[in-house]
Amino acid sequence: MSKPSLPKGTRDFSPVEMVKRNYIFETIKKVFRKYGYAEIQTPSMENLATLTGKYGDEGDKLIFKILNSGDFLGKVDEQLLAARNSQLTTSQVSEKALRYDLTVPFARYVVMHQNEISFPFKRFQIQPVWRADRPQKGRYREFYQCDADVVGSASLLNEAEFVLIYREALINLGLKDFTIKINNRKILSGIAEIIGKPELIVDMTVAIDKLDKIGFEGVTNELIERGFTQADIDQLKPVILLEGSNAEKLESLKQVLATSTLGLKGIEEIETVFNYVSRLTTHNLQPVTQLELDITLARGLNYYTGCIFEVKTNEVAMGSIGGGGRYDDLTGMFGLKDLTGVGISFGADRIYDVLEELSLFPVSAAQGTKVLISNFDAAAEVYALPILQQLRSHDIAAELYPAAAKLKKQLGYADDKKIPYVILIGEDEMKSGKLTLKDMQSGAQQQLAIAEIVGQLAG
RNA sequence: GUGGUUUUAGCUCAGUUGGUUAGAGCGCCUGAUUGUGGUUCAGGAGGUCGUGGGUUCGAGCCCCAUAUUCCACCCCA
Repeated sequence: MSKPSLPKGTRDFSPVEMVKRNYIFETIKKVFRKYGYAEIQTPSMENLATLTGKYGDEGDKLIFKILNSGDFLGKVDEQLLAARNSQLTTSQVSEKALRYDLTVPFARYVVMHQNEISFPFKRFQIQPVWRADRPQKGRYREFYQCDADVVGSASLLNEAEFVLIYREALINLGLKDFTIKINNRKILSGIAEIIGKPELIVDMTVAIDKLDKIGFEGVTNELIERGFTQADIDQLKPVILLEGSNAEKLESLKQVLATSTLGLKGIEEIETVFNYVSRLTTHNLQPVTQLELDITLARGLNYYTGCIFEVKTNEVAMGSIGGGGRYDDLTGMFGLKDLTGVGISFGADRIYDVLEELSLFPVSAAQGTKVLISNFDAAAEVYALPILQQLRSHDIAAELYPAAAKLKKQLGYADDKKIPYVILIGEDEMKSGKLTLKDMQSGAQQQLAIAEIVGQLAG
């Protein structure tokens, strides 16, 4: 028997880690619910056809496919097999796949349940997703997303509320310095339109998205590689290097995009979101200073059509810890037209890594066992059983050491599990009916009747 | 998909030009203490050196393959 191991990019979660992970999930869920979002879940696997074609060519490659059951090779066309073309053969040997994100399954859900849903439909979903990526810092092959989306409402109030949701959840998690970046796909389209290369919008956004990493010169090189001329770049330069406050950026953009109705529409949308946000925070002591218009923000997904979000922490070097945006026609791929939606996602695993690095997890809110009953011998064990049940009936987390072991060992067990109290039951205690309650932190011991112990521990 | 990197005790890691029986710290077990943990002291257990081949009289160390870790690119949470 060889040593067991785990597939690449996957992890076990220990009891200690689960407490921390649940803390993150609960904090985010609480905010989602507060803003009117209700939880749903979808299966881990979807039909392969539901997922393919939704994430671009790169994304499709990263989908984990599930092999068909039974004699899946026997049914494949001979010629196809002989051609050894994996891409063409895939659809013959695999018809299911693990979900790649939560948004596409959600779109599928909306289409399938359209008759029972009342719109606008606000849902949140916290489940793992899988990507056949190469793992690296902050990147796993199985990780959790925390998504909130609303479909059936074009109002930019939704976008504004997502800004508040991001802000509230991250502040509640203890993060101090983070940036919520916002951009609008229509502005990007407008820019591409102005320089007369609307068909190159994807190449343009991919290139300028890297400004942070490779600088203006690097972006220039990449733009040229992707088919832009020096004249195009001269036109793009003031846009890419846009600086100043959000209001100043918007003013400059209005001039650049003066002749693009699409671009102006994007600017107007951003302004509306900003207005909503400021009105929603009027009575808040702290204004939203973390919201920043970033024209270089592109995001890879093909389906975004309006506002785009991305959240980064400035306290730790880490990829984005959240992202999202508006998609005007996501459900169109499944046959339900003209249903607009907007959503955001928290990357729980990255947030975990960030909180860990910054030591921001609260010192365990004592969720474990509160009291351990020692076990000296068979007689003491029998004596302890009704006491154990009495403690539990008062909602006190209690356990009886399951074997008559040395007290040293039992106290060591309580110490390891950070159980704050131990009840000692021996001959003396059974005779007097007064049990010994030991406070593990101070070491102090008291002789108390069971009712007194319950009173003390329940408080 | 591309390039680099890691793997030796439960954990973190040493291990010289290829040479006898592969080490340390922490943890674990036992005892000092037959009913008192987190401190101390004494003793003990624990290894197919990631896996499979190869070179060699001899491999933890060299070569090949493969898995895995971490990192960068692509892309992305």
